[in-house]
Amino acid sequence: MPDSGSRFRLRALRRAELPEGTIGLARFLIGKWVVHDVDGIRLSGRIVETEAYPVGDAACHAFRGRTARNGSLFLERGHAYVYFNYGMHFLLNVSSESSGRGCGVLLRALEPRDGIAAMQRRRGATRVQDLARGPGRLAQALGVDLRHDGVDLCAGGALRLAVSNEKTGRIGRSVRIGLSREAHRVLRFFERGNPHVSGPKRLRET
DNA sequence: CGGCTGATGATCT
DNA sequence: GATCATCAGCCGG
Repeated sequence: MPDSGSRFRLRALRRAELPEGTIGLARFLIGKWVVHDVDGIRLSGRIVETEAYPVGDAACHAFRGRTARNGSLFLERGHAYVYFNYGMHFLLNVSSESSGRGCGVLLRALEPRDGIAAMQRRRGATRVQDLARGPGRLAQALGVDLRHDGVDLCAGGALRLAVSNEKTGRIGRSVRIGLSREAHRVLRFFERGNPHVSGPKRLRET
């Protein structure tokens, strides 16, 4: 498996390393990696933007209880919750608390690392800066879809979370993007100054 | 850069 | 029938 990211001493994240609260996990995941080995190619990137959807948040898909769609949010932290949004995009989340508590962290943007040419083929020729800038683009670049809903991201499978020895930049926070409910809550996290972060400029500075 | 619009389909009321 | 954790394209400043 190609592994240009190995120059950063990448290793898989264990579940025990993940903070147990949703908001803490959203912050923790900034600077960590998502890796997807698919069709003999490694696709990966550093997470540079997340949003927390904690228990009791009216914007969280699990707010009204468990349904066929949102079941993965109720898995122990570190599992993928993937859903289909606006009739055309898949969005990748990480379940964030103990089994039975429905909540998660949306992965909103990556700084692409391994498999950039392959990700560009999946997305259509796009500048690297826009390859995984936004949650729909992120899933498309990584080849993530409903087949990955419920996958354990800490189990060493093809799709997984990882950490490198790089330093993470200063972390900013803001309100979340694209919501009508609970729109005022400051639950979005991002690496400040990173050009791969999505959203309007005013939400990339604080 | 910011702002707007249409595309497109699952989910829930 | 309304809503929706989006995106690409287009327009104006």
